Amino acid sequence: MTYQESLSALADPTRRRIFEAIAQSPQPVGALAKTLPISRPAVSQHLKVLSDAGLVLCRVEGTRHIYAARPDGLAQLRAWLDRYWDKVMDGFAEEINGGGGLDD
Amino acid sequence: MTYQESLSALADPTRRRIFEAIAQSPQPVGALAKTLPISRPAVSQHLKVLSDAGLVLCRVEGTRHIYAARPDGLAQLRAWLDRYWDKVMDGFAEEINGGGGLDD
DNA sequence: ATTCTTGGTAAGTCATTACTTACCGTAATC
DNA sequence: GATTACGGTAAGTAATGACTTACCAAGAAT
Repeated sequence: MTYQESLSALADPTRRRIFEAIAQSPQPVGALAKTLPISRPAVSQHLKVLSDAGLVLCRVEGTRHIYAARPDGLAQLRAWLDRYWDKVMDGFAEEINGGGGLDD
Repeated sequence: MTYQESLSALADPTRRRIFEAIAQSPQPVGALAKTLPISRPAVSQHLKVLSDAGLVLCRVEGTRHIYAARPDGLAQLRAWLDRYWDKVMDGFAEEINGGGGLDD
């Protein structure tokens, strides 16, 4: 549920594909696996990672586990990146107008 | 130089620390290593990853290699995340007002 | 010119991780 | 109730990656 989990979860290309796929339309695990070059258990494991990161949630319909993207998760990652951006730009600005100095 | 490289580069906590540090003020490799719990070669290797991702650049002053953050790199990552966000939200919106169905 | 500082690269190790197959439980179907 | 569809978990493997020490090249300093 932290931005770090979201970050490393989405760092994997396969997980990005999965997340994108279920973001476009929620799907059960098997259907998802058919569209991917990996086995169903592999998809299950990726979904667990995405779920632990809070990027995804699951509703159970009978034996079908239908996964859907959870916008909050992505929102948190965006929020982190924005704060990070600000911090970095602050440092960068300091560097430009005098670095350690502040004198001018 | 792609967003994927930036993403996986910043997925590593140590690399985030390094990036943040040199964003606050550009530093030579050795000075950077002193503030971190890892060896200087390890720092060098992290810097190479950050550099390949376009997040960092280096100016040479004698034997000193002074690394600085490159805002463009982060900007590209932010831009990607924003587009990604839009895409995901599109899918999410579709899902809400009818999804695959459209019937109701 | 030699010595010292600085930092990149090579090679090897250990942990992590992305995948596989095999297995098990549970809900639907006949 | 037996069978089939669905999916999570266990266990093992192969690749990746973060680190180490050892080494080498190049500029500074004495």
